[in-house]
Amino acid sequence: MLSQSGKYAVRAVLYLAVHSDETNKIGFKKLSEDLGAPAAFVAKLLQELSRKGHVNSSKGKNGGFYLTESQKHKNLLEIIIEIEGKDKLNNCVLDASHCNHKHPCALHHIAYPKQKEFLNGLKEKTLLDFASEIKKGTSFL
Amino acid sequence: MLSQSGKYAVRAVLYLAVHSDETNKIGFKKLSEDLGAPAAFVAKLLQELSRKGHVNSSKGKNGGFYLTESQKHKNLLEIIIEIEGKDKLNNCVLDASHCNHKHPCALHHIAYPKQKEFLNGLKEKTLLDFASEIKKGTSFL
DNA sequence: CATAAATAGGATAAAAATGTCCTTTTATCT
DNA sequence: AGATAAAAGGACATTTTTATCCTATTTATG
Repeated sequence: MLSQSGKYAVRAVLYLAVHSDETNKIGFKKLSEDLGAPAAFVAKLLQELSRKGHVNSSKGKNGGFYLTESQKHKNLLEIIIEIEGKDKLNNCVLDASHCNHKHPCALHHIAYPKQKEFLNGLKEKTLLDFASEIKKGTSFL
Repeated sequence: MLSQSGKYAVRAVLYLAVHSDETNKIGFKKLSEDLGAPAAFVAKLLQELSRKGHVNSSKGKNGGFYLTESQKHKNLLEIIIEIEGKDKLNNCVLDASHCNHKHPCALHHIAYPKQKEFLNGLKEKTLLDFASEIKKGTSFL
């Protein structure tokens, strides 16, 4: 479902949702170490998300990555789409040609609803929602 | 969710469930052409499934791949597991360490149930079930 | 202004997944 | 027995994904 990049990206962004704000910037080294993820690789992902406006960054001393309040109010799906690409996420499980509700592939009825529900779940919660669960300790990264 | 190999494997096996039996063997060339899949690559997958006993094959003139009745009564999940590996299928969406129901990753509650339901859907239907839908024309490959 | 600390970005490496080609083996048919 | 047609399998090629390294740029601070 999610590529390795997608997984790192989600965890990195949620990490920032939990630990960062305008006055608490976080370097990619600390972040990636805490996540147990390859630092340079995660740095690239954060750069990309920064270019696309999902994450903020500032260079120079005391710089780092962080999320603004408005960024924390976005949903996770947007970030995942940025990394994975919209197509790939909505694709037919079998890559059958022209698979859709009217012309369903053999697994469509089994797979598509679940896939959709998962994506909707990601769309319905903000980064803050996830962050507060993590802070409460009811889920983790 | 499924790798390209997994997708080809599912489609190939269902193709055999629809079109083959002990007296109607099918060559990998025809099969892969009908599916629009790379012939040599699909051949490898069929060989693997044949070694593992999910598919039958016979060499020599008039040989080919086919499913026995008992093979057609198995469920799709077994075949997918063979190709994808059990681990990968049950893995945490985020690859978070030790993610489970008691110690859930941030996406566990959103992702895991859907994932499980999908896999159960695959387990509950036999290849024959899928094949008959395809024959009826209510789904396709 | 110099220095240090941070991200940005380019180039490259390594690994994994996907795909192709060619030879060997096996079975069937004439 | 020989010809033919099929899968089996090994080797290799290509592409994509993942990962690392090095330099440039930016910024705060002493």
